[in-house]
Amino acid sequence: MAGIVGAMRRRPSEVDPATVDGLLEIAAGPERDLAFPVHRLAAQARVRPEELAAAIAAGIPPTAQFRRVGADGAYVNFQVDPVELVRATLDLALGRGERYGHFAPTGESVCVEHTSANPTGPFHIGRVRNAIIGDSLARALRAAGPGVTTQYYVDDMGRQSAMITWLWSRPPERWPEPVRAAVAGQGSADEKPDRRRGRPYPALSAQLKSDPATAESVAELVRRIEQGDPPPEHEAVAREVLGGMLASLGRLAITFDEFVWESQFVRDGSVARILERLRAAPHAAQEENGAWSIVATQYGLPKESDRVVVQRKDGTSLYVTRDLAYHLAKFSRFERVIDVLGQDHQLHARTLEALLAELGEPRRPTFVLYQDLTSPEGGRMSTRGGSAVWLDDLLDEARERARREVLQRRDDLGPAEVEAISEAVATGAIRYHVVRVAPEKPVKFRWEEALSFEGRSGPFVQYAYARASSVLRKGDAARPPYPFEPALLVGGEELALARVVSRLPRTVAYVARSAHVHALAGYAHELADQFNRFYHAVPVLAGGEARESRLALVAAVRQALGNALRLLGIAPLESM
RNA sequence: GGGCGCGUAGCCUAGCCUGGAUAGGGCACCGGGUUCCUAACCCGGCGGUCGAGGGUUCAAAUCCCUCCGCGCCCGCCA
Repeated sequence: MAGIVGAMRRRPSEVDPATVDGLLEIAAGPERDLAFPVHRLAAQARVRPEELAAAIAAGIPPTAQFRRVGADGAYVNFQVDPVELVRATLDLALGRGERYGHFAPTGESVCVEHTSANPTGPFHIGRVRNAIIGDSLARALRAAGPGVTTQYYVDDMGRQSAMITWLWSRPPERWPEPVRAAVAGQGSADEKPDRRRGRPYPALSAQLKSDPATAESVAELVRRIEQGDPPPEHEAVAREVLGGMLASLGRLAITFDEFVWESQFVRDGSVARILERLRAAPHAAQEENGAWSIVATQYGLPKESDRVVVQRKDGTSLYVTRDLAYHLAKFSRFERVIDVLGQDHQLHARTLEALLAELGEPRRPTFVLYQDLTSPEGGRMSTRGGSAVWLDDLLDEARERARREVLQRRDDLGPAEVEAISEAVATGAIRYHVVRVAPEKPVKFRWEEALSFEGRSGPFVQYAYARASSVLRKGDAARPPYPFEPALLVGGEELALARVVSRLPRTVAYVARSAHVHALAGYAHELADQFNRFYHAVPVLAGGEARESRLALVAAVRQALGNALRLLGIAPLESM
């Protein structure tokens, strides 16, 4: 690369080297690895682009690294020596093994907050996008070098958590009749706690609209909780429900390093200290009734939202104030803070930024905003509207469909193997389906699409991995360190495959930089796709003198596929 | 009304940050492929005013402006 830039710099000597660097592009194509469009230089030099391209190409001799340098229309194309490309790629992929595509630790500390769903019932798929994007991003960041800590922010301060506590701090006989009726005869003794505890929640939510007495009772409980005097059931029930939700997420291989309870910032006095600082802040203003707010127009907030109330008239804190305390705590421990948020929190994110500025904190979180899943009819996936789909139910349905697929093509597996493969295929399909789309794109949830096992899907990638594994198993002499002769691997399908393998590190770096985790899903599909083409076109085990070298290529592909799948939180399968 | 996001074939989607060579994939549909390493696969075909209009540029899906459509948000809720 450096040699090329040097050569380009020498050619039209009056050209600014930075211009050359900026124009040189990585161009995928069978005959080119780097391309240089000469249009701009041609315009400056007032010559025809084709002539200039030919002149430049003629002036650059092939080197050891770049076998071919040629003019193609208005482009100068460079092709990396295929033998060198194959040698370097396989050396790296096989040598680094599970660390292929991973970078050395940078020492940077990053906090990724994601999911943070309120523990008021089972985890529903309206929130699953947050969890999958957040978990995949954390994995990619870790691979790129920073030290990553994932955090789940647990809301135990608001009305929603108070409602669950209200229900379970009294016997069901004392629930309003409609709430009791709504759950009567449902559930079983052995069901998950999130489902059991969460069942009356929608009914209570509806009841509060028409039942002032119950509403006041819940409001009273909210005040008790805010004053630091919650009933004993408060934390216990929240933990129970949260445990059930985490079990669901665990099926998707989603776990968290730390759980941060919102109430801790009230208890430890940090909210009080921050309120003190806010009241003394440059744009603080006290309302007539005693509440405090910050006038935040100069921070670019929409005019209607420029007065950010940070303290109620009764002196208590608000969600945004506690979140501010949380973020200041994060910044005291981590150099970078990333929040995965639904885009309905966009204004909240801007408000948080304004308050951080108001308190003189120079750093800002990086917000990864995603569009919430919508129901097929077009509305939001909501618990109350009855359009909610529990994550467990989605995963169970996916597993059943996967099981049918497995049984249809395999009769040599025991029940445990069928079960394991079905679960891995099901969760792989769901994770891939969610992560493959750019977060900002709106997505309608459709069962048939979410459960697809073909084409651009998780199982497609898993299948390619299983095939590669199978070939390696059958090439019984094949085992590390996989000796190979790169000159035997420069056929069209083989070279194309090596090229894709070589792109994994670049892709990981891009994902960590841009937070575009869907690029990793795209990469995994491309690699599986190219492997399938190779697989059909090129015999490996019957490869004659190329057999050992091809096995090495397959081993490198398997490594890259496996690493990419693990970064996506999808289980690589030796067999399926 | 204001703010943010999205708009690419019947459906879904990549590319947009950092403008360049015939806009990549997938589903569906049509036609092929299994005495051979797993057919959850492969090969071929069909299908595109990149929402509309204007601007910048040698060059626009990509940058700028206007408009249209869809979603979300605009609480002393979280």
